[in-house]
Amino acid sequence: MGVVSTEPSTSPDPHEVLGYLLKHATLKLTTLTDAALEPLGIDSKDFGVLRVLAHREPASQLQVAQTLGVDRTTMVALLDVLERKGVITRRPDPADRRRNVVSLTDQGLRVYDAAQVAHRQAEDVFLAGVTPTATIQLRRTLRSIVES
Amino acid sequence: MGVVSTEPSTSPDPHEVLGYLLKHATLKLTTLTDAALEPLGIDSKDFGVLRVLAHREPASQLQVAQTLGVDRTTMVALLDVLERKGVITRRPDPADRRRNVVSLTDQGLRVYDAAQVAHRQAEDVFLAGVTPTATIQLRRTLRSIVES
DNA sequence: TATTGTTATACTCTATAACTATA
DNA sequence: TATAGTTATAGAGTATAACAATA
Repeated sequence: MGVVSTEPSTSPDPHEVLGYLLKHATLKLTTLTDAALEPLGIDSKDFGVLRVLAHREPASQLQVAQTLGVDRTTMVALLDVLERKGVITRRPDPADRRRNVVSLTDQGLRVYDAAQVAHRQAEDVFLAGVTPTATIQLRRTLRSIVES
Repeated sequence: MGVVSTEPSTSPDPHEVLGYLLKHATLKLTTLTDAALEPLGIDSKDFGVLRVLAHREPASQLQVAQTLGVDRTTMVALLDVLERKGVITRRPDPADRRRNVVSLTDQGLRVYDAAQVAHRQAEDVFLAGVTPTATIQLRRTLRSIVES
């Protein structure tokens, strides 16, 4: 069981591999976004919830969870925190009392507006070295990958 | 300088946000790659280690960890598994006996060659709906983001 | 004293299973 | 029976701190 002296005939630079690039790009954006949102008392995951609620009609917990691609049990703890902070409310759906209707409070809407600004700034920093054209292309490519 | 709108906010579709797209693209590629590598008895993280070892001269555990961006304590368990499987060896560096020199075995090189094929196929599936031009552009953009 | 590898530990994140209340 | 929310628990994954060997 000898040890080979490596002859990197066709080995790609580890930093060129898509998996590496995607992982570290995600990490970088999350770090930037969390830092930008921190003064508002929320993080990027909380912002995801707020975004869904601001974009949709008031939705059930399950609908929010499915939109974000997280488990419904994960959603519980996420909403617990946001409810305690006063940015969302939960009330039973009169039409189906098994469901909770989740809504933004007035304060939640203000937090969301401020968070949108902070988030956009974080994205701007993230994309500082990327041309507007390449940015549009990046979004388009990722969207076609995720949606396929 | 950002201005907070007091108007009803124009909320972007949650699925258009870069953070969402990057997270789910990463998840999709990892799932595809893990499935493709599974018959070889390794996963995408193991493949990352093999890739570093095949690309570089034999390296210390710390160097491998830093190249991959993981903690040195994480590297220990990763290498334990790969050593038990016979694809890498650890031996003390004669020049500095605090270090372990990590190398691919002959079997490890064969596993790596097969893994490269499997990995490329997984990437091909991942990029099935993306043109070659957009693929090159995607890599270029991500690289400039990660390296900045 | 500092560094490398190691171990033990804790902490985060998320998923699974079981429970409740409603349908 | 099935579904939405909840709770408890367990499993990855990773990071922090302390230790042994070596520099």
